[in-house]
Amino acid sequence: MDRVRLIFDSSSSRGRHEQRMLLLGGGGSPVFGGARSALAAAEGANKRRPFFTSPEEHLEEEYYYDEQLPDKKRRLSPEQVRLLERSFEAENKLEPERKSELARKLGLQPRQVAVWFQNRRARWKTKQLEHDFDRLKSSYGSLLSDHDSLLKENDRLRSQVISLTEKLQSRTAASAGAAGIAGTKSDVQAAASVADPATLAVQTKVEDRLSAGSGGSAVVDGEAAKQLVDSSEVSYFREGYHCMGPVDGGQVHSEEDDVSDEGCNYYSDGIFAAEHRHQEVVDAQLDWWAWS
DNA sequence: TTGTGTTTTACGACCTCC
DNA sequence: GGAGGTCGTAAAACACAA
Repeated sequence: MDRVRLIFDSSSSRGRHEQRMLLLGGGGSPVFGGARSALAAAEGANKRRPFFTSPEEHLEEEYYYDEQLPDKKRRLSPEQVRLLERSFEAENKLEPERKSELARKLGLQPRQVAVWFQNRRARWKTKQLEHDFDRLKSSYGSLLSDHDSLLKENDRLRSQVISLTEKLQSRTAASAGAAGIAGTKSDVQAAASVADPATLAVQTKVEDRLSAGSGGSAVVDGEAAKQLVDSSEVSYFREGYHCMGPVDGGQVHSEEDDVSDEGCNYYSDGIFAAEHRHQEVVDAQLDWWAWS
């Protein structure tokens, strides 16, 4: 029997539709021939064997062609795959010369080499995507934990600011009381300005931290905030957070100053409520001084 | 042995480049 | 318009648990 085997040739780029069978000579050179023994080949279809063994191997297989099912796929031999992998590592695109050269070396159709490279590139891309996904996932994880610890630190500092501000207010009230009960609101504020320098230093520090990076100082109350949110397509207000201007010597600017959220400090619900209560106490106190 | 999930080979459709 | 690329998919080959 001739040392030939059945393969498919669809090597012409657009001629893939019109598959035609080739008879491949034992040495690997393609020889045109008829669709030889397709039926006979079908009889041996249950036996598993690699489609393209190495040229040396298929020289040894006398019975090979009678067993082939023409439309069966066959895996490439490990040696063929090894060479293809080496070639792919060197360059993952295939120029026509290299394709022909590889095909000749491996005893494959150029079309098979091209298909192998296409599939190999697809596998490489999938691996690359998995790799990128893993990297992004771990990077996201560490960013998230950084973000959480920053939020905690932020809350801690804000609590500290509130507590220090309250202390300052009580000292201010004590100083004003010593100055005389008939003082006015501006007297109280003046008294505050001559408060204990150490206290003022602390106050200045925390105010600096609070207002760092903020250009304006606006309080947006619940209704104003709602209007702002409603009037813009995209809300920049984070749910559960409130915009407050920086604490300004116990004073908080009114919403008329600036209705944009530029310069806002965002406070969580708890901090916002505490600060809001605190501001009410301060205002009531000042009113009491003014009217009494 | 068989059922099932994964990998590999191959192709068609479509796109881009020259 | 041809050549060669990607993408999605079919089907054979293969691995492996039950």
